Amino acid sequence: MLEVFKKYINDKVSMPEDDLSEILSYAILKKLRRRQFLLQEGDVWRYNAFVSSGFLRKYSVDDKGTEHIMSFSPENYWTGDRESLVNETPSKFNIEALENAEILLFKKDDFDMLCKKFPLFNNMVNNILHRSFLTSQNRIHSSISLTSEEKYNNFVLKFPSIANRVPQHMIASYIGISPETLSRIRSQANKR
Amino acid sequence: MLEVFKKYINDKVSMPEDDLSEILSYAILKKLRRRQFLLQEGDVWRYNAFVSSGFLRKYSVDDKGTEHIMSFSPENYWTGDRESLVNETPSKFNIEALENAEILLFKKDDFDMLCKKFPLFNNMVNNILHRSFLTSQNRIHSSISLTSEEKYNNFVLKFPSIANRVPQHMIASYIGISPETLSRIRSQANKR
DNA sequence: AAAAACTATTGACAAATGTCAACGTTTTTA
DNA sequence: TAAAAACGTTGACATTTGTCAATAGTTTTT
Repeated sequence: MLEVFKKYINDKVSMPEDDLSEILSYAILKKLRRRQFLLQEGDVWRYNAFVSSGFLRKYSVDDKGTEHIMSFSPENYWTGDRESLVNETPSKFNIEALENAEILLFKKDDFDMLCKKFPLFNNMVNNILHRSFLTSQNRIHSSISLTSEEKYNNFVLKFPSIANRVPQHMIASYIGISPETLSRIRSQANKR
Repeated sequence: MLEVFKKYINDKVSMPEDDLSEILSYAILKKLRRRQFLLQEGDVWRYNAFVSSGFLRKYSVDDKGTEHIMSFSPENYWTGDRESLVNETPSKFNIEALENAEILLFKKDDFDMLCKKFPLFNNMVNNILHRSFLTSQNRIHSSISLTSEEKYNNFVLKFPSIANRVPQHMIASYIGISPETLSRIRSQANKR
């Protein structure tokens, strides 16, 4: 829904109503049902995508068929594959709805034009990117410095609402361990 | 040296000579000898730092005294701790010169002012940030989906000049494995 | 030139993690 | 509502990785 996006923007930056309306006029509404895909491996990603409701995940599948989850995207978050977007190369990732979702799509060219036309919007976008970068850095630091148990505890601590929303094996995939190992880590911790 | 920075900017964006000079006028030159620190854990990081010559690493030290390397920064790269910078919180990281280095420091407020005043400069900064984000995402994907051996091969493939410039145990630290394991991975691979 | 520090390797062993299979339960689908 | 799929757990076992210690070669410092 457009209202969700409107509220999202207004929370971040105070922008003239008309500008916001113009931005909204470029949004393409896409509805996804659970297990449908927003992006499939091999396709080129051409949008900026705002999740106005529902829940998505982005993941790759390796030679052995194992899935590796790069991100979860609940409502009020963005998703997509920026590498595919900027290089116009086939994506390594799948983006799939874990719950029925409503997405606002902005074509790359439209989005870039809007960023140029509305500096406030551009600033907001860059701020989001900046925060995403900080989040990435933290995830990297966890991955090279923490034990599996610490990675799990950290995840639950930082993303409690996501931890409650996805099956356990997806948390395992996100932090880079097998589902069995996570199960054992949890049962060990319970005994203490 | 200022010349290096000038060339760096001119390679990325065509900016009026005067603007560039003004930007340069805010640079603080800092020389570091091997093993000196640009930032020490616990201090708040207050700059944007451009490496005009030399070579730095950023790392944390855990409870057991093990170092975990977050990044390497050769000449023509930026370094610092953005999380500490934006939140004004004590840094978890140390930034240390691995080779004698010359750094250009821009105080946070100066740098932000320059970004506001010179849109081209601002764009350049945001582009760099964007690329850093893509790099981070790739590192995350490696860390959750590759074996240790693959992580090492990947590192050498992507950063050959860094791989040749640092001791092996630092590569191990960067990819999140012990130095002994890396040594064994390499000797195994040699047999094949 | 000698001493100290750093680096990479290797062995022995312990600990952590992955793999495969089986099972019962819960959730989803038809 | 019955069948199928998904989920989490557990056991047995193999594999990977970490830890500690010793060693030899190299580089740096004094």
